[in-house]
Amino acid sequence: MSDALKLENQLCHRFYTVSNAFSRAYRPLLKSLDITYPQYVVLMALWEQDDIPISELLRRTRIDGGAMTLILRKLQDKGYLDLVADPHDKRSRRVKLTKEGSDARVQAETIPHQMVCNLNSLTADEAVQLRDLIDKLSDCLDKSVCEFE
Amino acid sequence: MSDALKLENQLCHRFYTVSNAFSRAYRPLLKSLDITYPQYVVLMALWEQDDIPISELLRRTRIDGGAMTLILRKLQDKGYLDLVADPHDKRSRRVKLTKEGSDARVQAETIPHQMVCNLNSLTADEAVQLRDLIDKLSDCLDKSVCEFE
DNA sequence: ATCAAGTGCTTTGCATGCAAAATATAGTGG
DNA sequence: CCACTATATTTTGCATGCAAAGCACTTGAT
Repeated sequence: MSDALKLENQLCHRFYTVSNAFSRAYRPLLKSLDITYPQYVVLMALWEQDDIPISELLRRTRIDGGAMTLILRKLQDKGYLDLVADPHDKRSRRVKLTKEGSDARVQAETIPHQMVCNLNSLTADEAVQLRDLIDKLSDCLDKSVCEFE
Repeated sequence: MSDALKLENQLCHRFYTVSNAFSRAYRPLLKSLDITYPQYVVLMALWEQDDIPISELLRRTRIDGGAMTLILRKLQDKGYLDLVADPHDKRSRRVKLTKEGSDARVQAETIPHQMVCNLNSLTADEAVQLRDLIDKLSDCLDKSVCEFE
């Protein structure tokens, strides 16, 4: 049979497994904030720039629109943000962090270090080996630990 | 604020967006087979090796166990496979492709070429640039086209 | 042979991801 | 000012992903 159809040769399956592994690995780190990974992504976007319309949040996070409605509702229920009407456009709503939402950033500052997988942690040499690291990531993430840095 | 919390610097967010983009990109390619990407992954695993226990399929595909139950039920309903009791272990069931399931492979052979993102298509030089390609992937997948090969 | 721990699989409850339809509001040309 | 189109967001229906609980069957130790 053609090798192209083998799972081992498919980049997409690597992304599938690694992405899921990341999500699982983040769970324990986010437990104290009581949020999921997509909710964490929303908060990170807001910590970079607050008081933006939902459309802007969608563009930057690449989260699904339908899912965003639910995610924002939950983050609002948890007290991390507020949704306020835009006076200039009644269709739109702006997303604003609450004090609790802003303060959560301090606690979140430790998360990237724990995950140790942000791009800055890669040297040029390591970037060269990223294809191999993707495979290694699959393993190290399963252990919630990431070897390379 | 710390750069570590910026979305742009997070490898995990890249995997999140690219993995989702892959899934969307596969949808039109899998439409004629009437299957989803995870269902396609199961079929690929079976085309490599047929007549295996569900546990083996879980190990190779890395699909969630709970989800696998539903996926196999749907693939069975579509006529692609059968689930047969293992005579040696009554807890276990073996997964067997039907003729229709085996024949579907012929049609599927064209899919990797259309996606053009399997690992064999990467030269050594391109592998060196994979980190950048991950970013490009995000774009090219949105267009259902992948530039590097 | 028997009880306890382990395995293989399914079920349950919750949180997205996705496409498509529905809503409400803006903007535009006439 | 009106019809038409575009935009912002929500809703709907379906398919996972995940953790944890539940079941049936096995295996290992006594």
